[in-house]
Amino acid sequence: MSPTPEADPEATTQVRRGRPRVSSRDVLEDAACELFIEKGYAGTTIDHITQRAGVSRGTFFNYFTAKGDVFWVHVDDSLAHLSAHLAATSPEAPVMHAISEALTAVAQDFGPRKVPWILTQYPIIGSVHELQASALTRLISYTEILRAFAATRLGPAADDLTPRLMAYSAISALVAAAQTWATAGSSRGSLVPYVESAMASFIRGFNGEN
Amino acid sequence: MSPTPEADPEATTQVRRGRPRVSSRDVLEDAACELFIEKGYAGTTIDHITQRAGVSRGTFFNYFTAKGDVFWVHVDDSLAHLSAHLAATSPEAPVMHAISEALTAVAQDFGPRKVPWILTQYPIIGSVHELQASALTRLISYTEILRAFAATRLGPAADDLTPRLMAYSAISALVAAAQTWATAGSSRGSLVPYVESAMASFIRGFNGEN
DNA sequence: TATCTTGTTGTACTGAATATATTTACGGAT
DNA sequence: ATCCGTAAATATATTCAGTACAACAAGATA
Repeated sequence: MSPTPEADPEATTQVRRGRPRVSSRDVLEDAACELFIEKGYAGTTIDHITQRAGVSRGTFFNYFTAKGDVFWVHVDDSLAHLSAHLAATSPEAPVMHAISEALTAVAQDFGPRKVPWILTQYPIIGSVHELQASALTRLISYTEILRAFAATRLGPAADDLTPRLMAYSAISALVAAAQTWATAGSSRGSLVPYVESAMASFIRGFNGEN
Repeated sequence: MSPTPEADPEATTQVRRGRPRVSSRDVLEDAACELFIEKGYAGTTIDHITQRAGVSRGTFFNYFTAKGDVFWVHVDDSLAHLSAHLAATSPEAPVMHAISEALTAVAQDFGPRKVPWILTQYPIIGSVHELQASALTRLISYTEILRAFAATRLGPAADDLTPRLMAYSAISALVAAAQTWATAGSSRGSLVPYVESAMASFIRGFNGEN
């Protein structure tokens, strides 16, 4: 599954017409992250980023739709895989197990070194307006995919609440796992066992004695 | 619980010094909601709101820290109750049951008529940047209260994941319930049974055959 | 060469949010 | 009545994210 040739507009080696790109998401991401470390997120303007990257301000918005998007490059990539994994699950498997497996598969993309920067800098999400917006965008994207999946699997007879509940809880588990994983420091391994653990205590329910 | 005299800086009848308020959150909220209906959220500027309310632009930011806050007045009020309800639960009750009861109690504040406007207009959250930010602010506030509660209840021996998981799942249930409730239209009664149902299928777990 | 396609640039603009100094309106004390 | 402290309201200026659009640059194609 690793080297799947994607429909990614950047990665394709198909014949490109028109003026060749002089920049890329990666270039801008690198420049931005450098500056975020140096001057903080709020202290870094888009002008700073594009100046460091050596392009004009407008170019930034050719690659990102908002300043906060820089943090979510890898997450957005993984999001593209989610639908594929869901579609690949066997139709007989219980919904939550299918979801759990798909999320686990997605978690494979994140190794011990490949921590989304945003998770290690998590506290700033709570204080910076634009980051909150960008974060919720991703939450909604993820949950909507899962909710639609659950809704179709459960069929039209199901109520409105259950698919929502399944989707939201699964994302809860994913986020909780990711945060715990990120704060684990250098001792963290893959994200996968964290997600598996979270999803398990979930499917099992909180009936326990805690 | 209805007419609890709060520590609300507006509702207090304690002797006020200095220039008396000429506006209020409610006045601005009303003006804003009128305009949102007339011209849509994005089509309404803060200048419009304050002009209709008959105050200056700066006054808006005396009552709200951001444009999107207008939608969350009641939600923020209810948030103040949450901590109180949590503290009032018996220390022997299982954590998730305590949380469930507290959230149910908070849900009492929302009758069939008192639907946060934001929920009936939900689709726009997904498309308007500032609203996403304001929404996640509330999510974080709620979850952080629950997480801290769960963490102290479970004691220092507990891991990092479990309190997060409990808090996030509970909020998942609350949000899923609130959305289903809001979309139920005129047939909706109180929010409470929705929350109870959601929290139940949660504590029970998703082990079922779905 | 002419044309089409696509990336990049420059310019102008809207509007949210911040900062700050100033003014207004009240209660309380002298 | 007059001053004083407090808090609300106002006026003004600035920063910066995000949008819109026209013009230009650089390649492929024919």
